[in-house]
Amino acid sequence: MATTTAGQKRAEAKREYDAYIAACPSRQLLDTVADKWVTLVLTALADTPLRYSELSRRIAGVSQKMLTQTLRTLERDGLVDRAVTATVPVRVDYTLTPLGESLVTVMAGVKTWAEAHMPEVQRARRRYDRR
Amino acid sequence: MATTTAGQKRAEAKREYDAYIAACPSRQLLDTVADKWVTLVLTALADTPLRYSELSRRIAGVSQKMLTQTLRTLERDGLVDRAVTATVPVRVDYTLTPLGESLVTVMAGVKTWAEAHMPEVQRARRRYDRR
DNA sequence: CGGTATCCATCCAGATACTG
DNA sequence: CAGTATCTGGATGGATACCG
Repeated sequence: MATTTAGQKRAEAKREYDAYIAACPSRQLLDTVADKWVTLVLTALADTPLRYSELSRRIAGVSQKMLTQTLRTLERDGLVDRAVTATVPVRVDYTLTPLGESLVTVMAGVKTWAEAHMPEVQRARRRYDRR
Repeated sequence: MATTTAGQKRAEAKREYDAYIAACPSRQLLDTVADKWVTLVLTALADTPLRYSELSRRIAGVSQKMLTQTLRTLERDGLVDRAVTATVPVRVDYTLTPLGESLVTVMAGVKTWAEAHMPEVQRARRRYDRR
């Protein structure tokens, strides 16, 4: 029988909406930016270009895997530039691209909002948890 | 023996940095906002207050679990107001708080950046993937 | 109507080991 | 120095069933 369960209907609607969501630019930006290591790497590079080892020291606590993965993503997205110097041992420098810099600028705006309003959010949380 | 492995050192550094990261307001904002359903619910409520059932229809594809979970989080963070009318059957209305509205405003700014620059990011991705 | 409660598959971050 | 390869446990989201 061609019975359609609620789950199937939702699953179908989900596919449609996932496509809609995936197409939303702000959603895509979130996917790239809303990551712990991404924000840290971007912030670290905001001041000055850094080598791989400098980044891993500056962002203490990051594993090689995560640092490399993050840098690859940022490079792929055109936010970070990767320059290899074929010395022995190898030297790799990471720089913010103009696009990357413009993103860091926007993130600063978000940070401003957060600094202004997060205390309020935290008060709301405490209030909610106390009830 | 008191040998300290690289993993242990990194784990320790991680704890310190996690605390640092957790204390960063913009990081905390990201934790609350960088969520698929959060953005959708906030956007849906930007225009007008909605009932639970209206939200679940408007954000097709969301499961009850995720919708409820998202709304609870938003309520806890003071971004959304939940009003129960004790009729039979029950009626629950969700409204953006002033704080929630100000967040939606900021998100609009991010959206603007995304709309302006995501095409560039996508070109960068295609370029990278083609190499 | 507006939820809980529960179970389950899946994805992903982190740890470890190895390499050009 | 700057990675790659591989494994695993814990969190996360979805499906389903039930409730005031």
